[in-house]
Amino acid sequence: MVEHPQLPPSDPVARILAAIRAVPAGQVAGYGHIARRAGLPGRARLVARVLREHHAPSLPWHRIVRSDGAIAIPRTSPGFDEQVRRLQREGVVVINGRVRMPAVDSPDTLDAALWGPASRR
DNA sequence: ACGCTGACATTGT
DNA sequence: AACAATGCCAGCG
Repeated sequence: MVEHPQLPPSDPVARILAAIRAVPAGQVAGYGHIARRAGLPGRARLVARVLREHHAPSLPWHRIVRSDGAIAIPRTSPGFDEQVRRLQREGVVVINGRVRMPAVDSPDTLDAALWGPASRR
């Protein structure tokens, strides 16, 4: 078959999964962030659908939170506590269902700043 | 085809 | 911090 090695998968879902797996332990990323990193700007909801569907154990789903730092699933859901536990085990500070997001001072410095150490502010 | 719904984001109040 | 209005796009009835 005519495969193009070193070329990103054309399947949007595959790229989203790759982007999620790329989030290092101890850090969190927003849905829009993942979408943009997957080359799909504006498709945060697609990321959400992928996460709900692909609850594979190898997938660090717990590192994906809303852009305001809040856990995206309802508190009453069993997954909520699970996510909080996993995050805290990685050293992420979770307060009242919300994590400390890496505060970006300027909107221009997006990815580089966000992929940096999360133990800051 | 149409309208709702949803692990969302952004902007304005 | 919280809420509302829009924009967004894929599944479902």
